This record gives sequence, C-alpha cells and structure tokens, in this order.
Amino acid sequence: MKQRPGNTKADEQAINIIIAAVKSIAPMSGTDIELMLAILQYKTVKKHQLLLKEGEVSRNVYFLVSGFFRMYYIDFDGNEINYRFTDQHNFLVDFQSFLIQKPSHFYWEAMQDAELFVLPYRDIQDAYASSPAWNNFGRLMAEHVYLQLNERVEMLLFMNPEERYLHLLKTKPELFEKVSQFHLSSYMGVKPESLSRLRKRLLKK
Amino acid sequence: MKQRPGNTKADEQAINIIIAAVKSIAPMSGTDIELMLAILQYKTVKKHQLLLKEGEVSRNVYFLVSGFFRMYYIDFDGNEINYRFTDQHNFLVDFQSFLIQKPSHFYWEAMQDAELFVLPYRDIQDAYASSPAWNNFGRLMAEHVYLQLNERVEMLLFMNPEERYLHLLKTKPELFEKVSQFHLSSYMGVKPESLSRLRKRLLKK
DNA sequence: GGGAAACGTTGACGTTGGTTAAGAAATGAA
DNA sequence: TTCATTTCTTAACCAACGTCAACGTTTCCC
Repeated sequence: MKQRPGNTKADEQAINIIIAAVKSIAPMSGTDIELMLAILQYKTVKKHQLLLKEGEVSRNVYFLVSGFFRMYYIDFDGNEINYRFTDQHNFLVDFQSFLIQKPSHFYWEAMQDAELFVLPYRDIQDAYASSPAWNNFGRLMAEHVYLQLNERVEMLLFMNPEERYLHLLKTKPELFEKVSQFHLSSYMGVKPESLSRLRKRLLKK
Repeated sequence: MKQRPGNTKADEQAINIIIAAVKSIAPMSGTDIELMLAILQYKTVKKHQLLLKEGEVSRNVYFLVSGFFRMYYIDFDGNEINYRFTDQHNFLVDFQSFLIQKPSHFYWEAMQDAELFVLPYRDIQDAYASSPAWNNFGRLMAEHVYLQLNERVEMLLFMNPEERYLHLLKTKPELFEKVSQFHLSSYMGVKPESLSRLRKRLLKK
C-alpha cells in the first residue's frame, strides 16, 4: 500500500476487510490482490467532511472500512436531496462521474468519522488493461451497481410514497437506525412534512 | 452464424450493423468478432409478439437490427407500466433477469415488425471466460446500461411530471414520434389523463 | 451547561395527480 | 368500408403532496 504524504496508516484488519469484500465480488488470485494492495491509499475523514463536491470529477473509487456516507444533490430550490447512502464495507463511487470523467452532480458527505481506501481512476484503468481478473471485477461491480440502481427505479416508478416507506422498512431496516427521518424523506422523494404525516397515517391503521 | 431450425436468414447488411454497434462500444479484433458471429442466431418477430414474459428467465441478450420494442411491467392494479423503449441498432436485455438468471418482472413487446440477433446467456458467459476483449465489452455494456438507468432515476427523483415531459421533449424527441401519449405516460410515471392535462397546461404558457 | 442548529410534528391552504366516467378522434383489422 | 379497439380529451370529485408557518424536541458543539 502506498504511504503517501497525508496517508494515515491502515492496520491489518482494514486490509483484510477490503480483501474479503473484493473476493466476495469476484475470484482473485494472490497476484491480483497484490496489484490492488500496491495502489491502495488509506485515508481518514471526519464527520461532516466532504469527499467529493458538485462540479468536481470523481477521480477515485473508495472502499469504506468504517463510517457511513450520504451522496446528495442540491436541487433548483436549494434543497439537499439524498440520492444514496453507503454503509461500511462497501465500495463508494460516483459511477457516472467516474466512468465518463465528467464533473459530478453530487456531494459525498461523511455522516460519521470514517476510514477508507482510495483507488485512483488511472490505476484502476491500468488494472483493467493488465489483468483479466480485474476486468472481470470491473464488470461485476458495474453489474452490481446496476442492480442496486434498478431497485431504486422500481421503487420510485411503481410505488407511491406510502408503499416506498413500507418497502424500505422491510428491505433496508438498517437505514432507519442510521438515517434521520429528515434525510430519509428526500431519499424517498417526498418532503419531510409529508413523511411525518404518512407515518401518522400508517400508525392509525 | 448458427442456422438452427426456426432461424431465418440474416443478410450481410444486418451483420454489418451489429459489428459496427459492437465496435462502437469496445475495440474488437477479427477473432473476437468471429467469436460473436459463431454464436449469433437470427430471428424475426411480428408486431405485438412478445420476446419475453413475466416469470420467464431472460436467457438471451438481443440486438435489434430493425423494429422498436417496449419493456413493460404489470402493476398491482393490472396496468401496463412502460419501463423502457428500445430502438433499432441497440442491444436489448432484461439485465436484471439476465445477470442473476431469475424470473423477469417484465414483458418485452415488439411495437413494430422486428429483426434481431440472439446471443444466448451460456455463450456470452463462455465468451467472457475465454476472451478478455469480451469481458471488457461486458463491463462497458454494464457501465453503459448503468448510465442510461441513472438518467432515468435523476428524471424520476429530481423532476415533477411537467419537468419530465419537457426534459424528454428535449433529450429524446424520437420517442414522441414512435410512442403514443398513452404509452409515454406510464414511462413518465403518470396516468394518461394527467399527461393530457399537463400538456394542456403547458400550451397555455 | 447553555445556546444554536437540526429535526419532527401539526395546521391551514393551494395545487396537482388519481379516479371514474363519458365521449370524440384516430387507428387497425376484417 | 365498416366495426372494434385504442388513444386522447374533458369534467367532476377526492386524496395526497407541497408550501408556509409555528412550535416543541432533540442533538450538537463550544
């Protein structure tokens, strides 16, 4: 792992976590893992710090060793709209900005102190070019993210706010522990007041 | 190209179209193209015919040489909800069902007589395994489909129906030529009556 | 601990989309 | 051509979300 200026030190534990996460996505030989360890950079981020701002190009894929992030967008009226939440032990990337290397529409904010690994765009493209296993990993990761996004479209397209709430309760109960009603509401595509009323309505039933 | 029973015959022209489409997504050597031609099957479909039904597993990727398809879903109330439209010279796949080989939620219907190429799941997985170029292609296709879907989420999440209509007019004018207002409405996430009213409202401005 | 900020709830009111129903217009098939 | 089907529009009514505002509660941070 690169120890560049500004890099804090990753412990054994953190490295084992990312190796397990990668292997759970695609099979990897020792050499392929070495390739990854050589490009990893370790970083810590304080609560409320931003990893990415609107207008910046996402030049990295991140892996969240610990902490919790939200990806949000600021709409025409200046409201923050939460687009996605990412929990620890997951990869974290503005896939759109990363893939086409264009400025992002999003902000990435740490909602808790976080530790993460940084995988620079350039190094990942090199890995794709030099290792079939990494290319395979890239394909699986894209497919994986596609499926996640697909779930979101289905929720927004096929369900009304009440159904979305019940669906999230059932499929992502963790969210309700980590995220305030306020932040959840924009993720659901409604205003905080509407979520509050919706919950009241459901309680009556 | 395999000439199995039931396969009609593809002409030179159709083969050139798919080769061009593949090369526009990822660079391919002659050998890689041969690999594809060896697994291609040619098929024609009449207007209103279904390529896939809810509950079936999507066992193929298709390439649309000519014609126009809609992918739709039937909601709890029995309404057909259009999820995606695919025009000629594009790949056509229920990515979710295809990736995990689980039953699809969707129907694929030809809205015009169509000619297409069929690429079976098994053969594609073999191509991924045997050719890095195909793995690369698979990754790029997944990324490409991701970006398309992402556009859709942004539209549904960040815009109200009126904004969605104006946005589609600007970004996908072809849709308005090929698709009736009726079919467009469910794609936009509203009822036909609402789209009609919305258009009337806009005309007044 | 205390003040500020963020969050949650409620009310009143306007707007808009859903629902139902009906009929006109366009399209398609026999 | 003619009949049936699909699509489009309009109307009336209702339910639900957005907006604005007020206020209580919780959390955060110095």
